[in-house]
Amino acid sequence: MRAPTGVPELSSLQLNCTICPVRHISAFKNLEPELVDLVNDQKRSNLYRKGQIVFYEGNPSYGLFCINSGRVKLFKTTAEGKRLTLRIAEPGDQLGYLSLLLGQSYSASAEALEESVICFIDRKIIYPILSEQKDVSWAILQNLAKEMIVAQDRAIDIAHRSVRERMAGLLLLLKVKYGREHEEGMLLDLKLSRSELADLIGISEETAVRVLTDFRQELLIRDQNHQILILAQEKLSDLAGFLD
Amino acid sequence: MRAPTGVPELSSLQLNCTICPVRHISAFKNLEPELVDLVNDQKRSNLYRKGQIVFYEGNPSYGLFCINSGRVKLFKTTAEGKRLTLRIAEPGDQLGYLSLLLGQSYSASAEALEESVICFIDRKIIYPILSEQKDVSWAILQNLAKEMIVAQDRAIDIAHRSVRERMAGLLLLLKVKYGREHEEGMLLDLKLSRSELADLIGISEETAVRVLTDFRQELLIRDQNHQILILAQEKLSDLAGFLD
DNA sequence: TTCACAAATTGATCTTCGTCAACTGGCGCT
DNA sequence: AGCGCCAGTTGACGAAGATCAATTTGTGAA
Repeated sequence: MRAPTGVPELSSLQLNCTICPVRHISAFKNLEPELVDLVNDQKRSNLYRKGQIVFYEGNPSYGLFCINSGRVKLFKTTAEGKRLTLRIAEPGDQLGYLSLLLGQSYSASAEALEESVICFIDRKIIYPILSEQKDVSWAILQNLAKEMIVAQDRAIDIAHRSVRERMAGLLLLLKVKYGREHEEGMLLDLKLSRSELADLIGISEETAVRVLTDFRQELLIRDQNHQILILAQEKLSDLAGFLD
Repeated sequence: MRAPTGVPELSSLQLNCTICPVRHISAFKNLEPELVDLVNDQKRSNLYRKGQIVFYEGNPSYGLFCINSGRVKLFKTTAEGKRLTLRIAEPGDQLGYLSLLLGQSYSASAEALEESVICFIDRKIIYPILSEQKDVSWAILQNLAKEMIVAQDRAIDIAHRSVRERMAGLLLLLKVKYGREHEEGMLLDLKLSRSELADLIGISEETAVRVLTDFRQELLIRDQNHQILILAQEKLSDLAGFLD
C-alpha cells in the first residue's frame, strides 16, 4: 500500500513566482518574465509536513517540483526496505527532473525533512521552456553534472571506505552546506536522526550510533540538542582521508 | 608518477566527421553540417592500445573525447589504489563531459579496454556548439540523466545487496548491452578479466572469482574462452532480485 | 503527570567479505 | 623445450558490519 503521490495536506497557499526569493538561486534564475508568468499561473504551491512523502519511487511523473522552503531528502529503497539517501534538496532546488527529462517514472522517493513549501509545475509548461530556453536547460545540465560527480564519489566511498571514514566524510560534507559558526566549533544546522545519517552513507542505524558515540568519546563532535557540533575538523579530515 | 594525459602512442590517423558512422548515434547526431565541418577541422583522431590511459582523474580537462571505435572504462581510484568502474563507454559515447561542463579537472580516469580510436575536440570548439545548439546539449542532458539513474542504482546496490546479487545483476546488465545469441544461452561479447568484473561492482578480485566459480558449478554460466556464456538467465534474475 | 511511542543506545552474536599467501595453468617469447 | 609472466584459483584467517534483542531516553498527547 502506497500513499498517493504529491497530495499535500494543505493546498490553499499559492505563491507568486515573480517575487519568489529562491527563483534567483534556482534553474529558473534567468527565465524571461513572460515565461515566469506562465509558470506562475500554472503552478500549484503546496505545504508538506515533516515526514510527508512528495513522491514515491516507481510512480509516474507529471511535472517538476520546485522547493520554495524546507528541505527534502531523495532516497531509494530496496525490496527488503533498506534505504539509501541520494541527496538532500534545498530551497531553490528541483525535484523529479530526471523522470521528467527521461519521460519515465520516479527513480527515487522524496520525503520532506522539515515543513516545506513545494511548487509543482506541469510538464506541459516545462517542456517548451526547456527546449526553447537554453539558460534553463544549461542550468539543469550543470546541476546534473555536479550531482553526477557526487553520485560517483558516493559509489566509490561505499564500496571501498570504512564506516568511520564515510561518517567523518559525511560530517564534513554536511558542514560545508549546513555549518554555522559556534564558539566551540561548527554547528550543523540541520536535524537528522541517526537513521537518516546512516541512510546517507548506506549503513545500519546501529553502526551509525556506534561510530558517532566513538566520535563523541574522542571529542571530535558533541550533541547539541538534536544537532551535531563539530569540535575537531582537522581530525575528522584525517579520518576521512581527505588530502586537501 | 603519472603518465601524461591524452598522449596516444600513434597519432597519424585523422578521421572524417562528415562520414563518421558513429556520429549518428552520438550527441552530435543532429549537428548542422557547418558545425560538423568545424569540429572535423579541429579534432584530432588518436589510436589507443588496450590498457592505455586516455586521461587520469585529477588532471585538467581541455576538451571532449569522442569514441570512434573500441571500448573505454571510466573508473575512480581511492588513495589506497582500490578501484570502482563507473561505466564502460562505447563507440559514439563521449568522455570527459562532466569536467568540460563544470570546468574542472577529471573526476575519473579513462582506460582503453580494447584498441580504440578516440577523437579529441578542443573545448574552444565545443562550448559555442553547446550553447547555441540545443540538440547537442539536450542529447547530453538526456545521457547524463540516464547515467545519473545508473549511478544511483549502483550506489544502493553496493550499499545493500550481497556480492552474489550484484554479480548476478551485473551479468544481466552486461547481457543487455553485449549479449549475443548462442546455441546454449547468451554470450557476453566482451572480454573482461575477473579483476575488471570485480571493479564494476566494487568487490575484490578473489571474491569475484569465488562467486563466478559458484555460478559455474551451479550451471548458471560457463567460460567460453575468455568470455562468459549465460546458461540460466531466469535463475540469475532470481538471484539478482529482479522483480520483472 | 502519566502513558504511549519513537529515537537512541548498548551488548552479543553471526555472516560476509577482504586480505594474504600459495599454487596452477595458459601463453608468448627466446 | 624452457622460461617467465600474468590471470585465475583456492584456502585460511580475521575484521568489519549487520542483525537481533534488550534497555534507556526523550517527547508529544491526553
